[in-house]
Amino acid sequence: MGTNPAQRALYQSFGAAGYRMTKARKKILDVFNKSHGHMSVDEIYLSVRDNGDNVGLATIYRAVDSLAKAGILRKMPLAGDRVYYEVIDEKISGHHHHLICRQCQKIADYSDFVAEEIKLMKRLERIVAKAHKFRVDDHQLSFTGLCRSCQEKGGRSRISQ
Amino acid sequence: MGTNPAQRALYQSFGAAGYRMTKARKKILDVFNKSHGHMSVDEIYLSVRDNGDNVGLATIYRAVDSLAKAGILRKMPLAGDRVYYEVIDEKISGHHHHLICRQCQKIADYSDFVAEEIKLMKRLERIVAKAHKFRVDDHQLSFTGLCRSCQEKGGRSRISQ
DNA sequence: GTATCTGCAAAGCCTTTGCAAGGGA
DNA sequence: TCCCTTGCAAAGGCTTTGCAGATAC
Repeated sequence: MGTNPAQRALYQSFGAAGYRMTKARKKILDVFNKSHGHMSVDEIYLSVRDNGDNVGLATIYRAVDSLAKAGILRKMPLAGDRVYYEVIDEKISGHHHHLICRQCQKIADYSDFVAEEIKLMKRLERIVAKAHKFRVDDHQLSFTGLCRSCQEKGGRSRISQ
Repeated sequence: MGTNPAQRALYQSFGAAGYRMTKARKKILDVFNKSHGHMSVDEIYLSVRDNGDNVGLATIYRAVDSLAKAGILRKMPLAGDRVYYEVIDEKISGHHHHLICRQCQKIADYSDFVAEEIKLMKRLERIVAKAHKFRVDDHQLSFTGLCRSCQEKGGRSRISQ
């Protein structure tokens, strides 16, 4: 488990921000690299344990906070009922999208029409910025509905939930 | 404080869903009608108290849940660090948009380019539905950044937070 | 009249904090 | 070495639950 150049660069920039790349933080990043994208604190905790490592829950909370402040992770505000974190990917930074199933609460990422979305979002951002004098950094877009598997199980209407 | 026809229709549909339109629930809706749109449970609680009424906090939690299940309120995801609720307005249903300031955490609603957004969103929805077999009910879009007043106070970069 | 709803208080969870020991740079 | 970070446990804060009395329909 050596460090590759990309990791080393990451660690360095983290250090430059005044943080230390500790064992616990590396383990958290490992878990993200193997994951599907977004994870709750709890999921991170369990996943680290599954890898045979012992990291306190409080440490996870503090670590994701530091990683987020350093621009490595991003806190996804309230996708569903919990806080999730995800790695900020330079290539698609600012363009994260989720499909949230209202039945099973699962969150799927998608990225297959990023280019088109970017174009549309940029347009909306410009309008918003101008109309409201709001300096836009980022946007969050999510679609809620029924995932494939819940549709097959027979999805109910929204009202009767 | 009589009931107008629109309210009566609302109460009736609520009743049809198996719920009772109680004093507490009416008070909550009153508070929403006087508000700017989105409110946290806590804000609702304080606002009801300010009106001179006493409604327990637990009741508010249960009531907003019922109102949401009945399709009158909606739980806003993607809204900073708390849960907010807002009235589902038929006229702009499915098209709610917020500007969230990362400095002061204030949330502003906007609705001045709804038409354009709807068009773009419909397009994305169709693509998502097809590509992922996900049945889209709704979408949430929010922009994060710096509001006008925080920009004037001198906004900091995202990283140093 | 009856099933639903309310208020209060207790219980449950998730998250943060304090502190002494450990460990990056 | 210095001071940032960790683990544990305790504290904090928000949300849910249990229950007896109240109340929509």
